[in-house]
Amino acid sequence: MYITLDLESEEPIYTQLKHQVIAGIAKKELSPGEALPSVRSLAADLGINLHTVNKAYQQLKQEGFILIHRQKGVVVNPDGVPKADEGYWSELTSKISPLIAEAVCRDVSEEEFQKLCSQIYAGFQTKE
Amino acid sequence: MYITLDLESEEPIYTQLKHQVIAGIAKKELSPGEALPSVRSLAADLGINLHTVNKAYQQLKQEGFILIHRQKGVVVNPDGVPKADEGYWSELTSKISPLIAEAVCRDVSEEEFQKLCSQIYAGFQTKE
DNA sequence: TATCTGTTATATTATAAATATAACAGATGA
DNA sequence: TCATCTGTTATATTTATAATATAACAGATA
Repeated sequence: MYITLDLESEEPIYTQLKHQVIAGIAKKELSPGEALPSVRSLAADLGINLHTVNKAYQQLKQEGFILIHRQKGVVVNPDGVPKADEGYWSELTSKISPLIAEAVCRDVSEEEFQKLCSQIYAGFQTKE
Repeated sequence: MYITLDLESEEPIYTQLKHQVIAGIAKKELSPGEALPSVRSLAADLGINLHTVNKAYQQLKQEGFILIHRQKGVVVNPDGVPKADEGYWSELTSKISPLIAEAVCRDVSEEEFQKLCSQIYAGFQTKE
């Protein structure tokens, strides 16, 4: 599981970390039960602060992607990520709606939009 | 064009403003050439600061949604919003990818995802 | 000339992001 | 037993962004 950061990006570091772990799970590069680096070692590897990693891990835990055992360490949720519930759908709608509004303004057809989503979907479901 | 703000939201006020103007254009509630309230009057109406409105307007101008005439005021771009270009597609991909990654983790099928997008698309394209 | 535009400048407050140390408690292995 | 590894908590500081508060300027208009 390689993690790369863009320190110039406007996207906060802890958010980049979260997204890459989630992408890793989606791509099956990370399996249920698989261990993740400790907050200290990952922070050292990436050259960032322990608390930045901890913030990302805490949120991933809160959202059900990982489990944190106080003395054992961090593992990908062995039971798998919790299925989509009402709260999830609601949040997803809030996040996608502005993107679709802009797409409509720019004359992007529903077919073109879905084609892009389909390509991204394929990129995650393919092994590797 | 009614604008409502959620001051409790984590989404910055200027971002909420931007999204609502873009949604208004997508829904045809705002037509090309139509005037928008001045920075001062909109700020007063919403009970927020002039600069917060100005920040939203400046970014909307930068992205081609509106034009600002120094003494005339603010209008929806009379030539329509610029079509999707390479930069747009690139940014859209960056924004959607994390959402699709999480969807895959939560066992949301591509069909379910596209169904949601389709519903949101319909909400914008329908006259209302 | 008073009033309306957007614009610019400066300063301040509040919050979030990131870092810097330090310490604690439980588990593990030498 | 002891050093070492875990996550966790606490405190403080720095940096950046968001939002506000005034103030002033320049051009257009009625």
